Amino acid sequence: MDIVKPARVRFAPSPTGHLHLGGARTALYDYLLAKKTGGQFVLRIEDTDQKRLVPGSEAEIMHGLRWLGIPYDEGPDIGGRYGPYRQSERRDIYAEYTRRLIDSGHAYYCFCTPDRLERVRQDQQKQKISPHYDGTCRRLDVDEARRRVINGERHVVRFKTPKEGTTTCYDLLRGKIHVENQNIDDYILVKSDGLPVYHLAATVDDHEMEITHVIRGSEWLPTFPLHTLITRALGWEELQYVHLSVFLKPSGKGKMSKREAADLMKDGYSIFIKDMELLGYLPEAVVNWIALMGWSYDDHTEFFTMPDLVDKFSLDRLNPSPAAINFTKFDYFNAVHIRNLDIDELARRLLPYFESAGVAVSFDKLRQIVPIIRERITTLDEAPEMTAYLFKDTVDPDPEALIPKGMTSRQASEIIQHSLGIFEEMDRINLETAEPIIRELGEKLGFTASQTFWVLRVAITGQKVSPPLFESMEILGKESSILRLRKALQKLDEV
RNA sequence: GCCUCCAUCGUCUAGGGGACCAGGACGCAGCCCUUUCAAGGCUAAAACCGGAGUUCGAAUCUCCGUGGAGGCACCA
Repeated sequence: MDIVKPARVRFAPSPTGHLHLGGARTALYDYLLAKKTGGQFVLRIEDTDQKRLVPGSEAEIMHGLRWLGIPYDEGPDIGGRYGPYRQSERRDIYAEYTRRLIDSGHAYYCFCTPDRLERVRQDQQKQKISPHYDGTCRRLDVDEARRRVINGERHVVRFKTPKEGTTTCYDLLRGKIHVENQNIDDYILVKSDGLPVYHLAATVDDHEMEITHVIRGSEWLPTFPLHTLITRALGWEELQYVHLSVFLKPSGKGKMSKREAADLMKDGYSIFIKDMELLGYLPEAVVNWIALMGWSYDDHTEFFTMPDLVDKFSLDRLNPSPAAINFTKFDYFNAVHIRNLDIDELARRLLPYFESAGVAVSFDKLRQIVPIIRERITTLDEAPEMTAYLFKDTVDPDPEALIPKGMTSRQASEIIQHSLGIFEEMDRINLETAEPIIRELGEKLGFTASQTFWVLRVAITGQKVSPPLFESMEILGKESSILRLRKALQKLDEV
């Protein structure tokens, strides 16, 4: 047994939109690593850009994580020893480290206006050189700069990136990443509103919160060297970093656009966690599915529950290449997890879907229904529609549909008539009591089982395709079943 | 344009020099089971991006090319 140190891992979303598949996967891996090692999973809200805040987003993220079964040990709403857990509430902390960076010559004040910066950028693009800060304020005298700041001049703080040499940082699944310092810009660390940007805030918080492992999206790879440089400038030990690859749209061609994400709903899919429940997906299935997009356990195990994942997860089985989202496989996992639920549990999960479909059903009746639909639904929301025939007073089959191919209405009537006679004599209709007798009846009348059951199925359910016949009759009860058969008989007479 | 990352069936992936005429899963096709539809079982088709090199031997290591992705904001 390896002795591993408990990991402190954080999920640090910005509350600027919906929690989506990519974020959920990151959070899942964070959580798994923390639980696997007996450490803590921390939720930190990165809300330093006040302009982009979306009301309700933070709550959605927290709710989404709980729905998925990824609870956090520390976070804005539950507190913890390392709070506050909202970056907007940590200004003083960043101010202190910004001061240190300036004092030690690792950062400088910059008074360039956004206007001028924009012109510089355009110029550089015209000259076909990569856009970067031209270094005007880098050369400013420190005391002079301080005076201007004290005088209230609008300013930002920039990192003073070394002009020469190479920075090497280490990613757990990609190994060493070398970047020449001349390619690292003098990034802005603190905006003119006094709030830090991600690079500073995240680096400071990860240290302050004693985070041990940073698992984040690969969009941070380009600025990874900067974070390393900041960490070193502050004299801190570097953490373990893992940059996960992005999710690509199903075609594999690029990230999903806002528009494409919205369009997915038409097909009953979504990349947003908030939609999953409505669409009939189980949190277990979401978790199982996203866990396997970028991570694997061995060459054959695919079904995982959360405890399985906690038990089996390890960073060294992560895959660095981008993964296309495969919703078909999602459906498969959902169906598998539905079948894995026991009857009571599935009935419980199904109840809200019947309610919102306007179908009044008792828990006990649902427990009766579950066995005949469990293998037949891929999403929970399919259940009310699939079983609608069980909740009507009568069904209204198309008379033509009652007659199997190659048979006459007279023959169909014959089947129903004789069956009626049998059912009327029975106390209880179910698979055991009715199936053998009806099968025998069909044979005696000279029909195949397929023909016999066809007629009865359409008469009872009103559909050519339905959940099992005799189980349906059992749920309907003798009276209702007989009623439906009589009605079918009438219909056949009218043909 | 510049920087970085990535590269095995359509998709998710196993593979970390010989165990690979490359394994699993989804999907697709066929068959079996079967009262319909599912579920289940079996079978099939389907991939190592290209080129050099290292090596007795490369899907696995190195380099180049190509392709794909991400980034180049007072956003995260």
